[in-house]
Parts: sequence; C-alpha cells; structure tokens
Amino acid sequence: MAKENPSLIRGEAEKGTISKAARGPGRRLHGAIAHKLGTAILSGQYQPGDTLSGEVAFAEELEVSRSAYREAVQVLTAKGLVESRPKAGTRVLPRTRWNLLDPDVLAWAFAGEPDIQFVRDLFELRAIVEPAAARLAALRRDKDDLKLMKDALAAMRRHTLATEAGRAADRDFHNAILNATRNDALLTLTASIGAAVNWTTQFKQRARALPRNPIPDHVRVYDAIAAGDPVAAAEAMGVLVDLALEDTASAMQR
Amino acid sequence: MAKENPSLIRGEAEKGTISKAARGPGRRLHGAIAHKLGTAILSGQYQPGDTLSGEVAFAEELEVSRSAYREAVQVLTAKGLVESRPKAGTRVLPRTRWNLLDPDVLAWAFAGEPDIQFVRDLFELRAIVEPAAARLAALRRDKDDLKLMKDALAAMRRHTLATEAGRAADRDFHNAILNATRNDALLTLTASIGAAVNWTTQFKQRARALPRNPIPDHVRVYDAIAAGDPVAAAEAMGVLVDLALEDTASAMQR
DNA sequence: TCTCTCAATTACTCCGACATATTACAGGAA
DNA sequence: TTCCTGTAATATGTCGGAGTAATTGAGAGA
Repeated sequence: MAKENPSLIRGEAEKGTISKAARGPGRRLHGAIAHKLGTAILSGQYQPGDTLSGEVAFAEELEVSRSAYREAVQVLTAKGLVESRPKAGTRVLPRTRWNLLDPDVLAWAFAGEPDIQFVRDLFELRAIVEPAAARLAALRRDKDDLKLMKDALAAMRRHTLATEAGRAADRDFHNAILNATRNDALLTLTASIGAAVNWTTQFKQRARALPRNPIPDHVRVYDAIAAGDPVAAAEAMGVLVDLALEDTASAMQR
Repeated sequence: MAKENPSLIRGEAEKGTISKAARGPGRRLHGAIAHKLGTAILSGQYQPGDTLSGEVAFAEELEVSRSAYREAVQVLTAKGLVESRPKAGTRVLPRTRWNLLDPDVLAWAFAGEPDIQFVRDLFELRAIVEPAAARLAALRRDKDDLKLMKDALAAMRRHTLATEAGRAADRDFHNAILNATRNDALLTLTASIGAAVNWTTQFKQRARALPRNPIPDHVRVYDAIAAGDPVAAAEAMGVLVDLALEDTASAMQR
C-alpha cells in the first residue's frame, strides 16, 4: 500500500526534499541527508524493525542522487542505526545496537525534544564518570593543568554562564580536568556526554534564569584537585553533577 | 592494460589491493576498504595530519571504484578518523577527534598489536563504570534479571573460560548485569568496552593457561546483587576488574 | 607589504548500467 | 501434509564517467 512515508511526503509540501539553499554552505549534501534520517530515527519517526523504502524510491523522494543517499546510509550504518542487505532493504536496528555515545547520534537525539529517560541515563553516567575523572585528575595533574583550570575558572567568573563565553569557559574547565586524567578513553567519552549535557542548557535557560551561582562548587573541585586530594575532588564533583541534574530535571518537567 | 602501480608503495606489489576472495562472503567491499583504512590509521601507518592520496589515485591503487572508496571514507568520517574537504584532500584527524569507544574503531585498534597505554586506559574506564553498574543493578534488578545471571553463571561453570561457549556465558553474565541497570547509555558503553576487553583474552591465552578460577569472584558479585547490597556489589565487581587487569597486564608485558 | 582577484585542483554530485546476493515462491519427494 | 530443493525475482552492491562546486594558493595590483 503506502509506498511512501506520509510524514515525509504529505506533511508540508517541500518538507521532504532537501533544498540546496537550506543546508548551510560547507555542509555536504550527504551530511544533510544523514542528519535528516538520523533525527527521523532518533525521534522515533522510524522505529526499530521498520524497513526504509528502496534506494531508488527514497532518493527520488528526497530529490537527490542514489550516490548521495547511499553515502548517507553508510554513515547511519557506521553508527549502528540501520543495516542494509541485498533484497531485504535497509532496516532500522534495535536500539541496543545504536552507538548512543557517538557525538552525532547524541546531537540528533537532542535535535528534537529529547527523551527524558535518556537524559536521566546520560546524567547518571556522567555522575559515575566525572567524579572518578576528578579523582584521577587530583592524582595526576601537573602545574600546567592547574593553570588551565584556574584560567577557565577566572573566565567563568568574568562572564557568567548566561553568556556564550562563560559556557565556553565552563567547557574548558571540565576539559582541563579530563586532560589531567591522562586517559584518552575517558576524554572522548566525557567530551561526548559533556556536549550532550550542554544541549540541555537551552532547556534550563528556557525555563528560567539560572537560580544558583555555580562558581563556588567549581572552586571546591579545583581546590581539591590542586591539593591532590582524590576523595575530596570526587565528592565535590559529585555535588556539581547532582546539582546540574537537579536543575535540568526541574526545567524539563514543565 | 592499465598501468601497473609504478612506485607508490615499497614492499609487496599486490599488498595494496583488496582481493575479492580475501573478503569473506556477506562482507561488502566498502566495508573491507573501511576496515583496511581503519586498521592502517589505528596502527599509526597513517598519522594525524597526514593527507591521503586523492580519490582517483587511491581507488585505482586499491583497484576498486571511486564509489566504493568514497563510501568507505564516509564510514571513517562518521567515526571521526578523517575529514575531507575539496581542494585539501582527506586528512587524518588528531587523535582527540577519534571516537575511540566506537565498536568498529575498537576492533580496528585491536586488529594489530594494541597500544598498551590504550589498553590500560580502557581497563581504567572499565574499573570506573562496571562497579557503578553493579551498584545500580543491585538496586534495580528484578527476578528475571537474577535468573539470567544465574543461568549464565551455571553455563560458565559447565564450560570453562577456555571454550567459546564459556566466554559467551561470561559476556551474558555481564550483559545481564548491565540490563538490570535500566540505563541504555551505560549499556552501549560497557558493551563496547567489554567486547574490546575480550579481544585481550587472546593475549591472556597466548601467554599461558588461565591461572585462576574466576567463578568465585563472579559468584560474589551475583550474591551481592541478589541480596540487593549495592556497596558489596560494587566492591566485588571492582575486585573482578582489578584481577582481570592484572592478568592481562602481566600477559602483555612479555 | 598587503589585499584582492583568478585559476587550478580536489572533493562532491549526478547518472545509467551491470553484478551479486538474498529472499520468496513453486515444485517435487518423503 | 510437511519438508526440502532449486529457481527466479528484486533490491542492494559495484562500476565508470561526466559535470559541478568550493577551497586554496599564486599572481597581479595597490
């Protein structure tokens, strides 16, 4: 019967196509297609087990060549979202196969209204990893690491978290801690999570002005790391993450 | 007919090509290319900042079409290994941009002789995450979860870790714990790490027969989770990971 | 010395054809 | 009927070429 997906075709007239003007300059076409399909899958528009229309049909629907469509599908395949087999078509894989920690997948997940349960999962993971990272940083940091943290902290004070510069300083602070752990795996993991968590900043600010001054909490973390006290560093970071979760959760519930 | 590769690479002449017989059935050609390039990058054969030869040149070198080569590059791009820009070519990105926790990237990293430091990083991350997972599992498990763990444990007893069935049971046991945490992010993360860690099993067995009976340690974890004791569960799992690290480290040092 | 323009190089996109693998169905044997 | 086997249909996979767009680097001009 319906050989075409209604939500893609019928909704708005031109919504299904990818206008060449819509994608910013520098963004490749297949990247835009992958983004479109990725967000569609992450938002549940296509559900696990669903099989996409054939390559030719879908490429015509989007008004792009088969090559561009295929390259986009390869990206999704690389991230574990779909699987393509001859004669069977390309199907959406079960959620357990998705690389949920891939930066792009996270970005797609937060492109629309993110699943609250998933946000809670991410914060839970962050609450596990970041205190441990602070603990390792307290043991392994050198003077350069401390200087980077101190500078970031000062920048956070100057600008507040309400400004982009302030949020950048916040990211710098956390990145400095991660660098001090000397652990690449930890670095890539928390970089992804941190970026995703920063997407939720928009929800916080949408809800209300930031209620609390985050500087003292950050200073406590810095002091513990500078003192080389792993237990205190982990604890202080735990407080930081818990408060962030609290803020975000209350902001999303409205 | 077509000019043979004149002087591009020292070493074997045909080494650069991907023989159609070499790749197993069911494996696509672009997948094989991605694997080849991925392992080459992970092994340091191409280093960050290096720029690959142009599409046409490289595709001819490998004796594949540009389509297949391009789709392979899209996969690598999706995993953050390379970046392609017109006129500039495709360059290998700095290591900090790589998605080191991607299952494929991990597999490529362990295809050759893995970097010892990276293995230590992974075990460190595992030592952080798995005890926390056990703690959550102790709080949230239900009867079905416990049954799965018990069955896996029994299977581990029947077959030993020397057999493939035994190792599968080991994975089932850990997966059952992860499922009990009800946290998808945690699940995908530790699934990746666990798989990578299992690659190191070959190193252990290459070194010597398994010296220690791992069953009692697993039983302790199970008992704590079954009793709903989060602290004991985390501690028992910590012991398990530490011992695994010890074994692997001593095996890799030879 | 600096800025601006232009051209060359490279990836990007499109097209049309053929090859291959896998599924599904039909037919035959137990 | 039930199960197995062979065959055909179909969608993905692979191929080669042509044309477009964009970035960079060099050269001209101020």
